[in-house]
Amino acid sequence: MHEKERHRIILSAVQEKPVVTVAELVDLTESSEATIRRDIAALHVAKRLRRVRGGAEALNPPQFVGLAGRPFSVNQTMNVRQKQAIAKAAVALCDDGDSVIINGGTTTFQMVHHLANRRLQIFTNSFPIAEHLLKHSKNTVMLSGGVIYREQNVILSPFENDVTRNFWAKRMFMGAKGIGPLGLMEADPLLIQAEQKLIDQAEELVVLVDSSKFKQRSSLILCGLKRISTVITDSGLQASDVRMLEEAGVSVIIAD
Amino acid sequence: MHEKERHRIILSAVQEKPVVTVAELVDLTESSEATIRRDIAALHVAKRLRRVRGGAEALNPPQFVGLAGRPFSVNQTMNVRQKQAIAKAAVALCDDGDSVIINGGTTTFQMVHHLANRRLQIFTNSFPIAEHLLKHSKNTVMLSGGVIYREQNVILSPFENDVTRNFWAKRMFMGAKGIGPLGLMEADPLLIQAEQKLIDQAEELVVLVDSSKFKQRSSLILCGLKRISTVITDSGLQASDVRMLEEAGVSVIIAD
DNA sequence: TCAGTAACGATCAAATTCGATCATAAATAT
DNA sequence: ATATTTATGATCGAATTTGATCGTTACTGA
Repeated sequence: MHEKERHRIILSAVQEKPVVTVAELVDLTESSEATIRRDIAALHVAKRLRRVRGGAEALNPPQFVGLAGRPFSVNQTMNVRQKQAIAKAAVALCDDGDSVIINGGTTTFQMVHHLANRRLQIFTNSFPIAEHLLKHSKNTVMLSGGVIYREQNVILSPFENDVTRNFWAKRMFMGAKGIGPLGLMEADPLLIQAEQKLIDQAEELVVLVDSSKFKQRSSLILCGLKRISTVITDSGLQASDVRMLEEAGVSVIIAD
Repeated sequence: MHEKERHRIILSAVQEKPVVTVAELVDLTESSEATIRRDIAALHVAKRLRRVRGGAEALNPPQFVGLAGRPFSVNQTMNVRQKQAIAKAAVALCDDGDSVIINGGTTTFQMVHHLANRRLQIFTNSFPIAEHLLKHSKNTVMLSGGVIYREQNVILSPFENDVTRNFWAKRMFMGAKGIGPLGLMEADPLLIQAEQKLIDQAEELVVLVDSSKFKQRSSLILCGLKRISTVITDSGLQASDVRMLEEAGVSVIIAD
């Protein structure tokens, strides 16, 4: 077996488990301990993994970051103030007893704080949102089923016939990567899938985008502007953007 | 067991209840008290947990009043040792890469600590189990969709055609309120519903019941003994109970 | 207050893992 | 074909980790 092959096997194995031992890698590659140690040392200086006594561990998650923790910390770097104002305006649209869909995302996550004292029927595909609402509110929480994708923080079923189709709501709230004349745009194909599953299950579609999103473009178009009922944004957007939205029949809410 | 693996198990266990004792961690990791103390000391200076006399506690105790708090912790005060041994034996049945179903329950919840270093495909209807596995393991986690019932800690869809039907596993693990000649028994109709949804989606049915469950009777019969492949229990059960199970073709595992 | 008990820390022997060295095998150059 | 470089495997002493023992310290309940 060649050096590169072993390295690929080692890097693959190290992703599978928190820690791989030298002995396991010896079995896997059918080479000697000495070789494995040399490989680990080489991959360590190449910063492809971390060398620990007894074996090696993956570089990226030395410790798992809590699921619900991430949306918060990410937001601290972005424009939190606008997002919170937008989220507040979004919750203000709801009355107790309403059925709503909240799509996963960093902006929509901000809604949970304002939902703490409300009693709604909330359907979401976001594990962190569900977790937070369960622990800190009395809302009825419904969750879509499927695989939990850690990176995107979203639950997605690969099947058409899931519980999503049986839920209907007055409003659906969602964020987006960008918004423009062509409609709503998203960067991650997985998120597109998740959003398209939900988008037809609500009467009104409410989009939460801070004004920076009007400059963003992305490769995947989720839906046209006509499908959107309301856009909630902040005061930083251009007059031309407002015109674009209103011409498409979208009502605009400025949250400050 | 490697140092990092122990650390993961310790950090996993410390999340579950206010304080884990050294003895519990010795059981969980199969290492000595000295090692556990050294580990706790190391994790303490690394600020991953707080060291207290007798064991360790989580750094952030305020989280516990949430979802998993009340119904779980009440049950968890009884027969912890047996439950942990049973859960350990259950996980020992699994190989990395297996697809398994874990039904919600206090005994099955104990499996999560032993799954911290594994890499399985896990389908569950329990929010706390999914949450814990997401935060403290690298397993692929799949969740059933539907309403989250806080008291029973279970996710249940009122519809027949949900994602559950599209998942199949080699084994399903579940607890029960009682077990007797008539089969498995449960007290809560909601739990019966949730369990019946899953029970046909696995080849083998593995039941985790400590020996006190053989004296329990309840009003709702979930399934007959014939459906059960394996029962994992502790040494406290009667010889007649073993006979009853084996006559029904159930293999019995005693965990101690 | 004073046993009695449980938890702790220090110490040491056993087991594991590591790193250096050298011999051998394979690849490449001459 | 031969020489030279490079990679691999084996060996062995050093370093680290682990588990057991035991004396000390901290809690608990009379």
